[in-house]
Amino acid sequence: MATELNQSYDPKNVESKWYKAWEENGCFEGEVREGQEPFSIMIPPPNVTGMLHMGHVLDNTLQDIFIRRARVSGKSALWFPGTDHASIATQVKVEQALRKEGSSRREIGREKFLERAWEWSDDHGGIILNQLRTLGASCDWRRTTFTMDDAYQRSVHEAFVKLYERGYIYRGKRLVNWCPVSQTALSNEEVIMKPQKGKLYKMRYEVAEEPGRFVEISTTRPETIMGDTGVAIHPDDERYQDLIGKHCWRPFPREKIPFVADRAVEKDFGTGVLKVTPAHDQVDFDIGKRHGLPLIDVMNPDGTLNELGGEFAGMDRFKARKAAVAKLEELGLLVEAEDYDNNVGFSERADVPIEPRLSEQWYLKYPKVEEAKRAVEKGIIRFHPKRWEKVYLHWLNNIEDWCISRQLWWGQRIPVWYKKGEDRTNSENIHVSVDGPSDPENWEQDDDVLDTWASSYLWPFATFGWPSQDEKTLKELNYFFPTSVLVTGFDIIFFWVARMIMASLELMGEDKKELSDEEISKRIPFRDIFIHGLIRDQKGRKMSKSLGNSPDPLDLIEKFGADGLRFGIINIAPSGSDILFAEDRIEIGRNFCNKLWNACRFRQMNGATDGNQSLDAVLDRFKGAEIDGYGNWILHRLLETMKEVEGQFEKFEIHQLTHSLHTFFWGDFCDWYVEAAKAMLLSKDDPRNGGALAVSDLVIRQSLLLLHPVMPHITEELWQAMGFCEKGDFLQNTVLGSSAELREALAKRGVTVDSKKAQDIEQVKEIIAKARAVKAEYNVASKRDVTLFVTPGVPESLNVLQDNLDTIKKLAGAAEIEFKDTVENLPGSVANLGTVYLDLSSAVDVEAEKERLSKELQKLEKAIAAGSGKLKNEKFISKAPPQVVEGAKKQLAETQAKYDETKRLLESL
RNA sequence: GGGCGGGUAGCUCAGUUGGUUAGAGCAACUGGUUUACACCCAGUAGGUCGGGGGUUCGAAUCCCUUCUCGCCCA
Repeated sequence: MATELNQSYDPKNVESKWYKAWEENGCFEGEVREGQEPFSIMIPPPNVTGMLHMGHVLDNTLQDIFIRRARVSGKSALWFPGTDHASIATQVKVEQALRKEGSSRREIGREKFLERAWEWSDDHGGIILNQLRTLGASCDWRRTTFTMDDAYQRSVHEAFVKLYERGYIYRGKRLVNWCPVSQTALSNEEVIMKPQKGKLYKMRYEVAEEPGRFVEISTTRPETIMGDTGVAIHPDDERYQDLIGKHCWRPFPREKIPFVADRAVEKDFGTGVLKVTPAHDQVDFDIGKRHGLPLIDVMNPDGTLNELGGEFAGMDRFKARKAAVAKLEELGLLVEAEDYDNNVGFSERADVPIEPRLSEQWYLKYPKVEEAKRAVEKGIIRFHPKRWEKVYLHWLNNIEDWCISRQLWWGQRIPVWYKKGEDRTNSENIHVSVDGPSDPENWEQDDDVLDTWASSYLWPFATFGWPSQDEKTLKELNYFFPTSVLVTGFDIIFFWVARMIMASLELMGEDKKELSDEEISKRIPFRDIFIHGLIRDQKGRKMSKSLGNSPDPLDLIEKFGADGLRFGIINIAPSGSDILFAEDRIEIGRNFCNKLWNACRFRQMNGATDGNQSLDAVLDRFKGAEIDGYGNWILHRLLETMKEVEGQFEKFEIHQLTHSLHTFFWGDFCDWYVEAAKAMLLSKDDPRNGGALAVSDLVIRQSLLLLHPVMPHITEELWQAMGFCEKGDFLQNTVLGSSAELREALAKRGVTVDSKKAQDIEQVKEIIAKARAVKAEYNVASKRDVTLFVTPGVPESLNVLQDNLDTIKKLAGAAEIEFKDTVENLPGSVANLGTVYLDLSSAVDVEAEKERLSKELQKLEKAIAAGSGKLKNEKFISKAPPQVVEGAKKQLAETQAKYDETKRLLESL
């Protein structure tokens, strides 16, 4: 019989064909549709110049699953796409390009530099968005937003001005995390602590008041000696009590510096004496402040020593360290240098040790911290898995002000102007506004830009055009906001998630000091947060370009198809922990696509697929049709599976989704139902033929709807090929409906899905499996000419066996099945419905058979011991719920019967 | 140092409120091509659920303790 489908599935053309059709027909366009429930997701904007990696594949497949599931649930779905400008990362790349040309940003100036940055982002921007298209991401591309778009920048500036006016943003002079490579301040979150193998130097400083007496001081940073302005000891440290109030000689430049007593000193660390360099260390800074020690900054912004570094001026800080050690040695002041492991803060982007540096920066005192905690504590916002809320709350409980200014050019420039030539600390000389002062010639704008996260934290609402009051913005915010779910990795809970929540609570509504729970629930940016793990290689290492352990997703798509990759990656993604990636684990996705394809192909071979155009059309074919036991069973399994999937979406247990669908479609439908139905499908005259076709079509139809969110392309192709919709229509326009609704709809057509009868089929499956196993033991698999003998178990089992005789024959591979009262001297296997024997007139390997049965007997003995032990226990009988006791009794009886039968079998040999 | 999460078959992981003889995929092994699919089918083997203690009629599941690995924060 002719089919329209090829022998195996080839994703290439299918995927691009449907993606194009979807886009052209506006399938992804999210609109306000009155009467329809809204569903919205904001994409975590990838870096505009970034390339798709495995993390994106996971993150965006998940989002697409939620969005497409919403569509087949009849909701108005909007997936809002975009990119962020990745201030530091992009600027670093542009500067590299300039360096290659022998130029630099300082040389060409701000304006020219920004032109170059725009060129760069235009050239590279959008690559990743096109890659997302290849993956099948159904974003509303019309709405693509870039954080550097004029409108978005305006939103960022508005937010800055509002927060400034409300007193949350201020300028402060303190030690910041300075990146000498990017030459900018960083927030605490951008500093990564790394264990480093270094040296702890022990050196001697002479006590000024007592020439010839030395104290030993431990330090890891001798290159900052020139910035020492004191030496600290713990006030309770008995060893050094007499030194308090005295001085010692700093070796170079030689100068007297005081001993101070401070509780910040760790007595047990090193010698218990700490050199204090207030301009280059946070702890020292605090000590210096408490004791009025002067600040001596010995470094340049690029990490070289400045003129205060004396003879080390111009040297890089690490060279200077070596030089300082050499100098100490020369002076005879170095006692020893021991190996030492310590934690050093590294710049997240440039991957060099950060330098604590005194500078003046803009800070944000986070707004609505209490409300942000309450939102999660009270379940107004829910983390999935729930445990991530602890991480979130812990961070909020230890929150510190956020340094939001960056000494970069690529980004939103801080909307602050200073009166030329005037004192900047005087607030009268500062102007903060979106549009700038009316007499710009008298002012100069702040040079710095904002941290990228200080713009992307407005993403959930700035994308809609906030704070614009135009009708479209208001209408859409009213409909789609708060968004439904945020999908992201746990690594940016601090960077992004928490900050978005606080920004939304502060800005999505009028200025208010405190918010009620009800107000919180209206202002939150999203209701659910779905946290997934990071993708690692098989050894558990992070994927990175330098390690070369990160496959290109586009290669994988080439190999397995986008649908295959999607299914595969979801299938191996556990709930919120890391994912060890290996390419062969993706194969399951490709294989499953092929299975799906062939099941449909097989269905086409069995007859025309007209009569499939709607659910009603398919269901109407059930009226008066004969549905056999297997039909009832697979419908039961379909309803169960639909229910499982409903629960998985409700509870965000997406890691179980592919498993449920795979088990049902492959393990139940293809392996059992289709095989059993082959006999009914073979003959048009079989009275069960129409019923079997109807069951097949219904199962395939619902499966495609269930699978569509995970594998959109192949399901669309098959949906059309199987005639489940009119030409020109799309799968996503069909509402899947619930398990309960389908049960109801079937009942209306006279088909009552009976779970008791489905149990009979489970028993039939068991005896078939036993028969197959016995055959396999005797290497006679798949030959259909064997004869099986069956001694039925309980009387009623004969009915079940007889009702399913031809499927048992077919699936067990038997030409003949004879029912007998007793069978002697043949290999057999005990099932609940009866004992099945293989008719082997000769060549029974008695010893092998005895061994196999003895093993089986041991298993059963164990089960009986457990079961009867339980039932003999008075307390179990009295305390366990009656249905559990009943179940145990029934179970024991069954096991006992199997045991007796197996024993008899063994003895008969 | 504080916090979080793992430790279940050779590997990667499920196991929902405690309740049948603890499951799946991959890998291994045996045997197969019958109306779809070798990206396939059938079967086999493999686990004292990290260790110890406790609660309970009953624990992979709850509690305590301990070992171990990973991550986050300081």
